[in-house]
Amino acid sequence: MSVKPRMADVAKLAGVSVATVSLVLNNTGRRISDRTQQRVWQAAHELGYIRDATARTLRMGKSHSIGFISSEVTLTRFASDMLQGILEAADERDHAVMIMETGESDAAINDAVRALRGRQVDAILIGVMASRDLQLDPPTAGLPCVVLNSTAAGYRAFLPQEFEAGRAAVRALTQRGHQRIGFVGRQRLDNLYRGSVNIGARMQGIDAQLAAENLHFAHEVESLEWEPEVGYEGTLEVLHAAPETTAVLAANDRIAFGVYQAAAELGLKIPTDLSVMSFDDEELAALMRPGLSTLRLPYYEMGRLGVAAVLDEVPSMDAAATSLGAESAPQTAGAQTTGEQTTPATQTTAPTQTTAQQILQLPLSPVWRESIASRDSK
Amino acid sequence: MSVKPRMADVAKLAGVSVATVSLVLNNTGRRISDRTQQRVWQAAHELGYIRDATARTLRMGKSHSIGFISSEVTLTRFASDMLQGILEAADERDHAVMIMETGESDAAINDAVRALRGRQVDAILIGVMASRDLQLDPPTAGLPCVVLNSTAAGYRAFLPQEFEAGRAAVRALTQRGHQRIGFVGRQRLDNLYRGSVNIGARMQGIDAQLAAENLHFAHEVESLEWEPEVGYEGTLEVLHAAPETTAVLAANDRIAFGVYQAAAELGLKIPTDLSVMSFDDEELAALMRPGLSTLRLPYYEMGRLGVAAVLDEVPSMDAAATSLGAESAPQTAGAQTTGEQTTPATQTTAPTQTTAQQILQLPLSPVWRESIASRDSK
DNA sequence: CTGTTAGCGCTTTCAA
DNA sequence: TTGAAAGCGCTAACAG
Repeated sequence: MSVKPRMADVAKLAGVSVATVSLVLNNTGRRISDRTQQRVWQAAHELGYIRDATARTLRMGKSHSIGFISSEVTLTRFASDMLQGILEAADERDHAVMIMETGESDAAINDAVRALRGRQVDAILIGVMASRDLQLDPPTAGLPCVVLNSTAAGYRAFLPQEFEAGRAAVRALTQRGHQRIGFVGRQRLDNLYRGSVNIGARMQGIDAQLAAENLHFAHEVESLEWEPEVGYEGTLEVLHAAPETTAVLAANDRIAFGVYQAAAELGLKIPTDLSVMSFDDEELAALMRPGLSTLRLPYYEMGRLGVAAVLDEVPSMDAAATSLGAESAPQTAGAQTTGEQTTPATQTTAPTQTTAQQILQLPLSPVWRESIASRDSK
Repeated sequence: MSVKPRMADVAKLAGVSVATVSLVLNNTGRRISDRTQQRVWQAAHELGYIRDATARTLRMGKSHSIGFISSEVTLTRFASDMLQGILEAADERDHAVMIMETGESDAAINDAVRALRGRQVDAILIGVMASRDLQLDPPTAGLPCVVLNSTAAGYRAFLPQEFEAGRAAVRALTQRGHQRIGFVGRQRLDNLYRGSVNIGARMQGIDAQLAAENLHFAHEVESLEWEPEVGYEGTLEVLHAAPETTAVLAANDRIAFGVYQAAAELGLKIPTDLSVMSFDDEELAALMRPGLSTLRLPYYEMGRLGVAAVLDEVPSMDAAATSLGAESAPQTAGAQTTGEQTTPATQTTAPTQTTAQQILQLPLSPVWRESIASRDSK
């Protein structure tokens, strides 16, 4: 057979009707004699029959596929974890995923949604690298849709719990006795890199914990760009301005990488001479010498949970996620200092459902490597 | 309108037949009066009509979508370049891409192909991270299919031109006067990591160039795993065994990263005390201090060209690619030493179409950073 | 220039 | 337990 076999071909070969073939191949509740079933399967197998999902979709109104709109996430190596989570979770539910890359334009996202609607996906995930509040057309009724790593009015959203992570990072240092801490990568809330809501929350968490402990950074270096260069120069600056500094908090791993480079050049041993704590857990963090302690962003989890959310249609989230109103994090700021020791970022804030919009926050997981040494608190 | 509008709805609103709507919306050659066209577009717009691609596909037998089967490429950060190339090229041709991750099992790839066939993709790209010779079911007639970064009997394939890259890497060092070169990351051809055809070719290229220049490595360190740890330990070993070594060739960037770490610890300045050349151009390479000179793998290009190959159905490849029989690289080994200075890996070997199977090799691009200093050849 | 109509391959009542 | 037939939304002859 050189041409693609259809169900009719299977039916003919098995000596039954197409209806029967359909019934058998779908294991429908309807009872079909075992003998017939055998014949049908046999025939299908013999012909190498593959059911046309397109026709099935047309008829059933469900495609068993979901759309993933990536706003620069495929471009960003360490966020490919999100894609991985999506692919895995979708596969477990027998759904295919159609992927579309849009760049950072909100208009392009709207276009992609339309394109995907036309292709009859059953649900849509919108993953965005540069976290922000998206301006999107209102969601289509009947098409489950969630935003990952950003928010959008009218859309359900998953975000990393950056505020808690900020607190945890500071705690990681202070709990080990560090009092003179430098900070590299400060961003002002009124001038965030690409207006990142995540970075804003991270900064607020850091400040909240500092305030809770009645501390100030020994010196801090402001920067919008978060690259190794900044970490390198920043460390030199910190150590110059506050020589008694025992630890540096890096705003992300790439900065921390620069911190290491500066330390090496100054002949400072990490962690004994200088301890380092960071955010993200890029692949890089594990490669450094010594390994970098950092807080892992839940990209993989956002991917997995996003799929679960749109396909299982759970109205509220399970264990891993804790739902919070968009504005509530800063408000709960000074409230709690119940820092348990080993897994700072894993603790969950009590659900404070204030906003109509449903925003679900996932914790960053602490990854302890060897970049932090304990100090006697003076 | 809460329900999804169909073409019939548009037709009714515009006061014409569905055939007319179809004709208009597809800009078919058939002339339709401007007035009617206006009305149709107007109606479609008013209803927010989106054509059902599923029905269209069923009718036309073309889905305008392609499948991408990823054997661990989405898992590998720096190979996401491949996905990027695919997405871009597909988008330019108005094709959607359906992605499926399989892990490293060939059987899973076969399954994915079947799944994708069922979903009526017009073509399939199989991208594999761990380059090898895949054991796949023969390709389906009428379904263009190419393998990226590996080979498979009966399939067209794109591979990085590792043999030439190996030669270029050695040349990068020798042309700058280095004679005492250490090599970290040697693999034996009879025991390649995951049987990688790419790594094998890389090794052969390195040896070929060495032979052509009548050189031997001052010392070489064997290792199947290519991680920073190996680079670190390996460098210590090289410098111990051959203290007069002026340069290290790293089998990949991760090893080179370890080389840097060892150099830092030994107080050796790169590149003046020790020069380093490497392969891959992972993101890491640009972050190091000083930047690492390396050869960029053409993942992005493989993605783009793969799409072009399956959608444009070009029988032989354009400019960027040069076609070679599978086994021919090693044979042309000693032949040419015409190393032009600035872009060693860009040169192309003359097409030597020997095998029935069409294999297209793409050059690695040299990325010159500051990790290499010139030496007076003694 | 525009409308009628016959399917694309499948699922699913409804009858037998 | 099985088959006949309608129809999912669209395109493309073929008429008019």
